[in-house]
Amino acid sequence: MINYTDELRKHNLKATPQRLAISDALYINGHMSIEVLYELMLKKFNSISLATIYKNINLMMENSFIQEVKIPNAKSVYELTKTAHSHLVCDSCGEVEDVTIDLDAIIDEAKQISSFKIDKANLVLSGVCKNCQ
Amino acid sequence: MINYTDELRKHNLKATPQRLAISDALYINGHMSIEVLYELMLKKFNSISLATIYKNINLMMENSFIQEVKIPNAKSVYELTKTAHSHLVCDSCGEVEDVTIDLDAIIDEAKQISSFKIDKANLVLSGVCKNCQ
DNA sequence: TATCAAAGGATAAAATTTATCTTTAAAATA
DNA sequence: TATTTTAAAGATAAATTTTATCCTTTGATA
Ligand SMILES: [Mn+2]
Ligand SMILES: [Mn+2]
Ligand SMILES: [Zn+2]
Ligand SMILES: [Zn+2]
Repeated sequence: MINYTDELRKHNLKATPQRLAISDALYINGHMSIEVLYELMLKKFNSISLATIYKNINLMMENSFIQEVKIPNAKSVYELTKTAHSHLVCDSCGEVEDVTIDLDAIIDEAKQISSFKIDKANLVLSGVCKNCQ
Repeated sequence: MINYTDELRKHNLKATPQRLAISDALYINGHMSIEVLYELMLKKFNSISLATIYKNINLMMENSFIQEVKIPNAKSVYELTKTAHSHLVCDSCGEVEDVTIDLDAIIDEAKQISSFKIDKANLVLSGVCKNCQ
């Protein structure tokens, strides 16, 4: 169990018990929806407000401490910010997994065939995970 | 202005005036949010219900007549279903543009370094469009 | 330890999406 | 073409999701 006090402060976020617990939960579970995160936090803080979850998720996103992952046909999940990576989603069980793929070639190609100045790539691959196969 | 009567029927959707107008709007504008689509439809049908927009968007998605495009830090947009392609989004003005890039190599790579069976790839590239540069 | 801005909890309000019910109309059929 | 049937439209209520407000509590700083 990592202590996220310093990491939160680096992002200009006060290290409250609720935020430390959210950080831990994301560290342990990887990717979580608002709903699931709230359920989990309720076990630790029996009177935590859903508004606290939303306020923290929004603030943590603004300060780049966490990031949202939008998934086709499913609710968004959130994760601790880390080096750029793509995602694998299981259409059967909803499991979300990280996968690191170099997208530079793709980005270069897009730059050439479009007039955009591109700086970010967001890739979500859908399929069936090992367990569900 | 294309007539979408047959196309709608092929997808088991009755060709109502509202649906033909939605189809036209998507054909002309490419990608539209619920909100913008509703505003536009109100100009054509001064008493169209927002529920009609939602019901049609949902049904058209179920029948694969249209598809949702989830965009980072923005509301979803919808488009007529066409051959698989990726998207460019302008961080400045929100413009969404199609771009066709072959993702097979990427998918193969992901297959090798993961235990997933992958069948779809969803790529959204963010940057700045020509106009906003 | 005292101070203060920020965060938490409770809850209201707003925004978004879905459900229900009645009327209307598209499409199939006679 | 007229009739029949079934699905869709419109109106609106309800549910769900997200944000705002207000007061209390607490983390960070000195
Ligand atoms: Mn991830
Ligand atoms: Mn498109
Ligand atoms: Zn699975
Ligand atoms: Zn632009």
